[in-house]
Amino acid sequence: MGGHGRRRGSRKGGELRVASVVPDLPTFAVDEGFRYAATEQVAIGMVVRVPLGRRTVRGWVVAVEDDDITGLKPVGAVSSPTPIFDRHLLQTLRWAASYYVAPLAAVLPRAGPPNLPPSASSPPPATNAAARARAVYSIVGREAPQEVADAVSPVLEAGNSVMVILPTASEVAVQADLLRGIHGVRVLEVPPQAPQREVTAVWSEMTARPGRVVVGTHRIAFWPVAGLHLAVLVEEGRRAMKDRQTPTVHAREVIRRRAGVERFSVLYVGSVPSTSVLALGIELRRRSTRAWPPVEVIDRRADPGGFLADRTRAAIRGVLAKDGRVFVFTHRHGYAPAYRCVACKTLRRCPSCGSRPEPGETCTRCGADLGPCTSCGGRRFEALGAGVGRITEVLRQTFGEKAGPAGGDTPIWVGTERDIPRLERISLGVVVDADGLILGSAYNAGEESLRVFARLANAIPFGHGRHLMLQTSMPDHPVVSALKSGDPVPYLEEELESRRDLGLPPAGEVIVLEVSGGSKDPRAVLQQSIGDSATMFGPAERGGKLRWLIQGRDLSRTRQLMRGAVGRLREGGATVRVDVDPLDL
DNA sequence: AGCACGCCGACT
DNA sequence: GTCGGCGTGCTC
Repeated sequence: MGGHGRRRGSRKGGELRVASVVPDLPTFAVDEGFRYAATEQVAIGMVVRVPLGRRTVRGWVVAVEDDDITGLKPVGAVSSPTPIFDRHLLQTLRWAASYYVAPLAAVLPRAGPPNLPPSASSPPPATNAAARARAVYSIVGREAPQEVADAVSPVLEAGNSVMVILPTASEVAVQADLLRGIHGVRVLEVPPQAPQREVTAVWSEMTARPGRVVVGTHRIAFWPVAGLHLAVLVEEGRRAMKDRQTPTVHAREVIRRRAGVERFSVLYVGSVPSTSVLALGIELRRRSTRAWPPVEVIDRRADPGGFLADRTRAAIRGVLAKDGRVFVFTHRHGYAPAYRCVACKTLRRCPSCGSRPEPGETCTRCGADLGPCTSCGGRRFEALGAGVGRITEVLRQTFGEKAGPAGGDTPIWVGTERDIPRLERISLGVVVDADGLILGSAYNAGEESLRVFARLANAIPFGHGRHLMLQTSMPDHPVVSALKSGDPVPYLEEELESRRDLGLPPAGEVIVLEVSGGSKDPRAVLQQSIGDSATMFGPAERGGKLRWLIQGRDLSRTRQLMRGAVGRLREGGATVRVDVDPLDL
């Protein structure tokens, strides 16, 4: 707070104060806020009730100034005298609304707790300017929680605060436990599944006093923190760092913006930085020569037939003989998602947009006809990889009842990415079909697969011959080479270069727009408003939804135009999802 | 989101 | 003639 509220002219008893209030309505039409006559106690960031039409709605105070109140209705009750944002944080909130093509009213409440904040017992905090605002990425493996703890301590000792954001609830719990062992009650944990009143209590404690470390998931990215000097993001490249519903806010981008405005430092921690981090030129710091334990590559070309190579089978037997546990990783439940030409073994791709299609004859991304194999003209395709069910079945042919789902009593666990956090006391990891993940349909499949395999390698204890075996038909693929070397950076730099050539994120911008229902024809509305401000692919139809892909070097003008189009479609009763910087296409 | 306004078909 | 369907647009 502070700094604003210069007085203009005379005032008597605060009657000349005008508050700009954004009503809690899901529409772009009120983004500018409405002006109301206010009393002296009304300040920026407060939650108030304001008359609107013939009812009263919740609203957020975005500005207060001394001005003529003639013709203005008065602000009603103050619902929360504790402000949930100051003008610095509001700057980031406004940026998010415009960047993610969302009404401001959809973004503002993210600064606050789930319930109304209780009245502050102490004065609202100022966001202190840090001495130096720096950004560093520390490439680490299993020692990430300790790396975070090492960075937190000096900031707390200086009486300032830290915000730590991790991808999932279980990682939040582990990190919070470690920090509590060192700093006790100064650690404020925000378990995402906690009751609203508990989360609200943490929020107000954190805003009231500096010298704390708040640990939570991306939902805390907009929270105001008293005396914030450092934000730590663990595994910023993971999907969980981004909201899936509109507005599809990414924690990394919010923290980056806030760091610039509020002047605090950012520490990124993880084993595989995103290409976005590389594109931003953030300083990379290595803690050791490898970011994950050694990976053994099994060349499937030399050993055809079946799901498991002889060497893999023998390694599993060896572990079972010593009463160890094996984790067999496969990339999807259910059906194999990738197809290749039976004749020439080329992966099937959409001839129009290059996406790897799902079963069917039309592309789910752009709607084009898939047609025959682009390389040899073949018309028959076979499934690549296999799901958990299929792999378990095959393993049982060799190992009988020893194979079962991850987390069960069997010595062989079969599972997917979602089982990685639960891996304990595993002696050997096996990736059945690395190619299915590496050659995924998304433009960033290679980067994503490297991240998953690195996480998997880090989840298996290191030493005593225990390791990860990775089966592939592409032992020279850059992702596989990176896995062997233990260093993700050369591959990521190469990947960033090719994204630049193709105009794909993070070098170019992509927005996905999904529309279902409504009385207006979305094709016409979009064509008319967005027109040729960007390249549009689509619509692809899927499950009654129309889906467009909007691509360009700079979509800032398109974003502006989209607000109108999205507003009009929603007025017509349509459900519209806007995904800015989608993580999977 | 409400709520009014306005333009059409149906009804005491 | 008036009631009410919902498509359209505004709310300081």
